[in-house]
Parts: sequence; structure tokens; C-alpha cells
Amino acid sequence: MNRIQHDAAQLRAFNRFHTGRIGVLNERMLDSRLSLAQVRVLYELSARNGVLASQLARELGLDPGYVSRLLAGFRRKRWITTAPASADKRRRPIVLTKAGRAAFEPLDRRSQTEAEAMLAPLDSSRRRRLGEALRTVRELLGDSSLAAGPVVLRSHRPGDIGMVAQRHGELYAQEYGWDERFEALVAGILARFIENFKAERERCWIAERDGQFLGCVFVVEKDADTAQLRMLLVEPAARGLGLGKQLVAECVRFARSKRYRRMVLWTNSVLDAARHVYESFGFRLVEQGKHSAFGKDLVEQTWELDLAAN
Amino acid sequence: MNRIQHDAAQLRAFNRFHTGRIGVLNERMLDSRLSLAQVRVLYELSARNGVLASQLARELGLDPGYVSRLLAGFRRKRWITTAPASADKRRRPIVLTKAGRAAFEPLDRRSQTEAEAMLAPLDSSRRRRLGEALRTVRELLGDSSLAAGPVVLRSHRPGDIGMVAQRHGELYAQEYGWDERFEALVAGILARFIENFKAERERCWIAERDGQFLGCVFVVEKDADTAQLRMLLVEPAARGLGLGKQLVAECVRFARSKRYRRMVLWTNSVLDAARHVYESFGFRLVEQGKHSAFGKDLVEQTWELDLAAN
DNA sequence: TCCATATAATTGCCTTCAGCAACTAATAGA
DNA sequence: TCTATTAGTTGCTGAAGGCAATTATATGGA
Repeated sequence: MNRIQHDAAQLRAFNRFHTGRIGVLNERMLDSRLSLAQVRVLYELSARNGVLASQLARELGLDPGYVSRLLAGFRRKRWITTAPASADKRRRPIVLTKAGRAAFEPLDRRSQTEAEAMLAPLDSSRRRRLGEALRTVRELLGDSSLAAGPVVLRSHRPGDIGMVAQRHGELYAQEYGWDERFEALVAGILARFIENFKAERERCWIAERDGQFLGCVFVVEKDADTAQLRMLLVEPAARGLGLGKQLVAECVRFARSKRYRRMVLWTNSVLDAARHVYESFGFRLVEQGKHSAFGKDLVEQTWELDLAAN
Repeated sequence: MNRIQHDAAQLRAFNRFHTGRIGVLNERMLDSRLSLAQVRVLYELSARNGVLASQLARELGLDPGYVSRLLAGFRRKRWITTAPASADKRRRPIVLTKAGRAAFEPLDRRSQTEAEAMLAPLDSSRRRRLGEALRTVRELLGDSSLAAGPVVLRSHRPGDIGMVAQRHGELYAQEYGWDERFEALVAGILARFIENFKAERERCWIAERDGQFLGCVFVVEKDADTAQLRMLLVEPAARGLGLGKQLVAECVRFARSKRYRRMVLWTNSVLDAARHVYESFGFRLVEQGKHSAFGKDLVEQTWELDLAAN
């Protein structure tokens, strides 16, 4: 069994577990008179005012005729009414009545209570771990309704040094085939960064979203007048957000505020995306040369930005 | 909304997502003539020879009468037979016939293919992340059938250096309140380990289970006669498995095989569990002294093991 | 030893579920 | 203006599946 087959088998095992664990709870919904389909429709109605029957059918994967009948049933109980028609007279947006809300509310509360009961045996750190895992699954299986949190920049704390080294190591291995010596180089730089850390002259930014590492950048003192930008990294998952620019902008702003006169950085010709970011800030290529490292033949470059200008 | 209510809401959101995403796929099982219940029963039958109808009903949450009818249907198609009765004549263990297996096999393969298709858009690191998340969810929601894989020891590869540093940093921060300078120390040691790596004299072991980091240990050359054991770490989740002993045993065996005459290690008085492991291998405390590091006052110790003995 | 009680499996009865196709009404496109 | 498409409804129907009664066997006391 190869890797993807194994992963798929895991996914199936999870699905069986989940239908067993959750599905059964739902089947005859919490000893109300309502079927699972009815509850799902009610939930949608309560969450989104004015949905169309056709939307419900499509999104919940139900037969349109069946949905029509379910809705007819709700209408008979006066749980829903048809909203004043829009321009298109075929459409009849559905809204829950007060009675409908009242009928749904205890179900909703009950289901909430069940979920809480499931979490009760877990301590808060486990709950957080569970929450992250659930979010990860949804994200990776492409839940479009999953609202992403904001990107936050923060300074470093324990665990970050290793994380930054690890992501450098894995990413550059994946994308450029560099071997573990690159990761070691980064680890060494990071180690020195912490050991000689000058809070007034140096800084790092870790970008996260929902606790997930998205990228980082470091500014270290090269000499009294020169700041060095190091270890700019943007996760593939975060590309296209302008995160690289944002991180470099922080560095430049910081360096200016600390009265550095110039900023330099070392990079590599294969890193196209990064180069474009540097260029956009006015960095100029001042030196380059071939070298061999990390199991590859590379062209290293030194870029410089005059901070005194403009 | 307090914390647990929020978490419960997340769980419910996940359940809705999952039933939408997976449930629907299953409903009318892959355009075969079989219902979801039939497929679930078939799956159980194929996985466990000789189950009882009552077990199926209980474990899948189905009505016994319904199960009986499903099985009668299968029996009519000659997909199952009743195994020779056990001592208890009420019980009729069910076994799949060859025809039953043949009927299930394409379904199973199809479902496997569907799962693979779902994973196809994910690269391998995302797949690993997904697999971990799925496993976490099952573990935390108490899936008793979750069998843990074997613990495997392997050598290092890109990403490990950072991971090892990160776990040192986070764990020691959590458990002993050491600050990020400890992580930096570890990162520096790791960087030098890779940069000066002598494949014939040095080695590291990373312990994993199901792709999850469980612990590590390193052996580096101190001088021609002396091996140094460094960075022994066992994750809290893996404690009690004897992993610490196993890792140290690998180190000692390796050092012996490379003709080192002694093995030394540096540790700290607060690390009780590790000390016991060292003692059990015959390490003797040869030196200790107070020092301040990582924001704490500590007692560092040097231990030594004579490899020439016995 | 015998009886009350429990477990395993089956069957009859019945309601609800839910797929399919035909149908109406309104709209959009050519 | 004609045609195709979309939104929603309705009739028909087989299957799903809950509940209770029934049979056969086991088991644990008195």
C-alpha cells in the first residue's frame, strides 16, 4: 500500500468513526418528531433568511421534490412563510416565522448541549488541540465556508526558533532540493540571533493565522549603521496575500526607526518571488557570485537598500 | 459565548461540514443498488469474520429487525452463510462467502478511489497534516478502535533539525520555564552536528509513530575515545513506553560498535526521568555544579559511562 | 431440578422516506 | 417570438426502518 492509499484508508476509517459517533446521534433527531433531513433544512433556514427551496436541495444534496414536501410540511405548521417575492417571480424566498424559530430553538440548544457533553471530558488544552484539528480537516478538505482568521504578526517565543528552522529546511528541500545543511545553517543563525539578541537593534516577526505558521522575517544588526534582513519565508499556503511585502515593510520601518543607514540582505538567484519583493522596496543588487552549498550549485546575491534616501 | 460553547459550536460546524461532504457521497452508495446501511454491514462483515447479527445492530446503531432483514437479503444472494454454530446455539456467526467478497470488493475499491480523489489535490505535507488531524480528532473523541502504529526509529532528514529544536524549546519552556535561550542552544548544537557531521562516528535517532514525533537522541564525537550523548528527548505523549531506554540503548550500542571507550553526557538535576535512565545503563555522575541559564538557577551534571567495562 | 429472566434472531405490520418523472409558471437567450 | 432553462409542485412507488410479538436457547438462582 503506497502513501496515498494509506492516507485514503485513514480518511475512510475516520469517516466510519465519524458516522458512527455523530451520525447515530442525529438519525432520529434527539427524540423530536423530526427527521435528520428536516433538522438540516431547519438549520439552514434559521441560519440564512430568505433561501430558496432549490438552494436547499442543491446544498444539502436532497431531492427537490422531497424538499418541496418538507417545506410544505413546515408551512402547514406555520413554521415558515414565503417572503415578498423578488423581481423574479419564480423564486419564493423562505423565512422562518416566530413559531418556526421557537420550534427550532430547543432542538438547536439540545444539539449544542450534546456537543458540549462530548467535549466535557476534555481539558482545555485538549479542546484547543481538537479545535485546531477540526479546523485543519475542514481547511484541507476544502470547506469554502471556513472563514479564515486575520493574519497576525508577533515576536518570537519558545518553539519558534525550531519552527523557523524546520520550515526553512522542509520547504527548501521540497522546492529546490537543498539538503539538511541549509536547515543547519538557518538553525545556527537563529541560535546566534537569540544568544546575542539586542532588543533595541534587532527584531523578528512571525506571521500566523489561526495559530498556523505562515511566514517570518528577521532583522539583525550587522554594524552600527547596517541592518541585515534575514530568513524571509512565506509558506506556500500564504502566497498571494502580499505577506512577503508586509514582512519586508516591517523590517524597513523598524530599521528606519532605529536609525540604521542601510539594510543589506543575502539571497539566492533561484528565489524569484523574494527578489521581486526586494526590488519593489528599492533594494539594489550589489554583488553576486557562484558558490556550491546544500548539495547544489547556486548563485548567491547581496542586495542593499539605502535607508537614508527619500 | 464562553470557551466550551464556542468549541462545541466548532464541533457542530465540523459535523455539518462532514455530513455534507462525506455523507452525501455515501447516501446511495456509489450508484450500486445498495443502501448506506447495507454497505456499512458489508464492510463490517468483510472486516470481521464471524460477527453476530446482534453485534452489527449494536455497533452500527441499527434496529435488530432491520439488520436481520438486511442479512436475509444477503443470504438470498448467497453473499453470506452461517458459520458452524459455536457452543451457544442461539448465536449464528456470519461469514462472507466468496461471492460476498466479490460483491463487496468493487464497492470497497470504489470508495477507496473516492477517498484518494479527495486527497489528490493535496501535496504530501498537507496530506500528512490532514492525517495527523484526523487521528487527533479520533483520539480526542475517544475512538477506542484507534490502533497506534509501531514506534519507528530513523535517522535525520530535512525538517528534523528544526523539529528537534522546536520540541526542546516548547517542552522545556512548558515543564521547567526555561526561556528561548535553551532552544537557541539546542539549535546551535544541532547546526554544528550537521555542519561537522561524521557519518562514521556520529548518529541520531528520531522516534516516530504514525508520522508523529515522539523523541530523539544524538551521539556526537567528543574526542577519538569519547562519545557524547546529547539531546535526549521523549515527548510527554510517549512516556511510559520505555522509549528513553530504547534510545539510550541505541546510543550505547552504536558507541560500542564504533570502538569508543567511554560515553559522556551533560544533563541537569531537574531532569529526573532521564537521570534514572542513565543510571540504569551504568552511567556515573562525575561532576556537578550550579549555573544560571535560560532564566533559571540550575544544577548541571556530567555523567560518564565506561564502554570498555563488561 | 425447575422456573424466571435474558439474549439471539426472526417476522408481521405499518409509517415515513425519498427517488423519479411529469407538470406548471416564470424567465432568459437567440 | 420561440425555445431552453430554472423554480417549484405533485403523483406514484419501492425501499427504509421502527416497534412489538414470537421462537429458540442460555443462565442464574431457589
